[in-house]
Amino acid sequence: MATTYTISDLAQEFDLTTRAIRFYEDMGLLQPHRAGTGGRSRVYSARDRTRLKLTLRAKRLGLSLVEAKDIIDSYDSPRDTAPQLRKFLEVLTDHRVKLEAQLVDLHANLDEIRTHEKEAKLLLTKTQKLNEAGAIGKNASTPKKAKSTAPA
Amino acid sequence: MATTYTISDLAQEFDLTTRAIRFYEDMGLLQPHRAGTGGRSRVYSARDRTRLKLTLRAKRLGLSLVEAKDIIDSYDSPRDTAPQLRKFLEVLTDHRVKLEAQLVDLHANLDEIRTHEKEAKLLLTKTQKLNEAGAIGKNASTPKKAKSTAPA
DNA sequence: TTTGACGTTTACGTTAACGTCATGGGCCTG
DNA sequence: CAGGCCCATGACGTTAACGTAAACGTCAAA
Repeated sequence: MATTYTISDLAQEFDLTTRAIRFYEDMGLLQPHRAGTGGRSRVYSARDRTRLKLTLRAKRLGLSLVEAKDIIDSYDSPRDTAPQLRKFLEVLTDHRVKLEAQLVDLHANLDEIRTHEKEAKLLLTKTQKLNEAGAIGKNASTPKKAKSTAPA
Repeated sequence: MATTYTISDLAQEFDLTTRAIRFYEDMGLLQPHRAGTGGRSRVYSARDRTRLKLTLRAKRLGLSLVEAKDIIDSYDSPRDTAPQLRKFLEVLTDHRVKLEAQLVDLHANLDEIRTHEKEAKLLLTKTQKLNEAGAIGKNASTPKKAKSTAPA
């Protein structure tokens, strides 16, 4: 009944090697069951798949596997008592603060790039205009807005 | 006249070791001038400082030093001709796409965390209420909103 | 003049995150 | 039953990004 996955299923879906997936298991990120003769083959549950997905997203955000494991583990750790809840909240808040700082960096970077892009596009259309105009002797006085194709 | 920096100036400002800064130089990220007897000591310009700052931001976003160098180099590369401009634009756009994807990941992650935080906070105040109420026998029927201190 | 405090080069060490064999068993198909 | 194909378990190799240590020059203060 419960949907399961082989190691190559996951490898295909997430574009990983089986080696990487086994490595994540060694790191404690995944805990597949075993099946087959002598319980050799790994069998991954939906929970494993979710944890893998979360791991990869964390990686894309620059986290190490250990950091990823810390957070993901906290997600399905016991939270029955108040101290456990407080600890959980602490982990979450710390991580959120980091992410928010990263968000600032990201926007700064994006702003920078967009500025450069605009400038470069402007320059490019300008030089193209000059070339179209017939090389030498023409000057475009006030090129307020220059958009060649697709007027937005 | 031009403001310059020693290696330990930069190390202090950005909380790095001098070893790391020299390493960045080996990677081609920085190109300090030399001074002192026999031109031994490194002298960093404002441009070096800016490149270092950009490098560190890129690192925080998960880029490798090589990737960082690619982009930062493109920032102050010659952009006089149309092909150069097009190449520049290509690099910028590629990078922007990556950053935008990262932005999506980041928001997904933040949403997730905030959800968990709210839930955990709710649970926490609930258990605290129960404890305050005198342990056993009391049940809180409809705790719509529970905020103990600071009523927003 | 000696003693730090800083700077330099050279070189080997380390950690993370896998890649890359080599080797062997299980299972299905022709 | 031989040949593929998938899976598993070592075990060693690799790359990035520095850390760490040795061994030496230098410049100002004591």
